[in-house]
Amino acid sequence: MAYETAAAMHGESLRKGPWHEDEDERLITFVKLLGSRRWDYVARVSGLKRSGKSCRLRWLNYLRPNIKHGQISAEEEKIILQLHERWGNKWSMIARRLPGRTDNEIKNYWRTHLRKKALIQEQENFQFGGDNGKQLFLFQEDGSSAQNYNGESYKPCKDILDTENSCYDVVGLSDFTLTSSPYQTRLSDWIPEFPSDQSEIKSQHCNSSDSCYCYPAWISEENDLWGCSGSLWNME
DNA sequence: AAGTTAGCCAACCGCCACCGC
DNA sequence: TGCGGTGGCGGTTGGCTAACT
Repeated sequence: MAYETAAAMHGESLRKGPWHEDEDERLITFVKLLGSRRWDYVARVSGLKRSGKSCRLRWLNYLRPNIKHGQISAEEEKIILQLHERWGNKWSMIARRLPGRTDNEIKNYWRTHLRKKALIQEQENFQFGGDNGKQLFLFQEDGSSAQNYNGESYKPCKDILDTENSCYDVVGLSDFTLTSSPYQTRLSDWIPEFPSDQSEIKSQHCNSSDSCYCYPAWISEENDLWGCSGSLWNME
């Protein structure tokens, strides 16, 4: 295996299994020192008897700054369902849309919580011959043009998945902004510039087909917050 | 109280793509 | 152009714990 590092080459077997606190500390120290790119080098230099691959995984899934541990919020769940419906098991792509969440976490959450839900949803869609499930999760709260969802009035927003570069609000950015979730899913928790005040949000480009692109006041529509080129949530 | 089952999640494995030589 | 090294990704596993019988 290419990941056999210095430890293995010197006849020492690589450590596997759960990481100890001192290993974590050491890894953090060396990643700060050497960066989070050359994992094989980090593994070798740090003296950790771990593969570079293992170090990378531990860093990305647990030690990286701004990692969000704790329960997936309802808002996040909606996004996961919607994105999975479109992209399938592209966990890393989905994770890029969820600040602080890792692909591993989302994958695990999907398997344990959402797979059944998605199946049921799929069956319902099939049963009723509609594609309602697709839009259910992506509504922008708005007094006009009411559409019922869980007893509340919503106006449909443009599907985020029309393109990779679609408006960020269509995955429920307003939910992020206004949520009272205890799990820090508000964008304002992650982006200092992002207004926590609802009034800062403005909605633009509502067209005849009921599609709305929504922007906060502080960002121009040219700034593609949800765009895939580059990662907004790059924690490095 | 003890044994069994189910749920959850961290970590491993294998494959693939990319890059430099 | 081929090859080896490395990083990234998705699938899978194994251990821990809570719930249930």
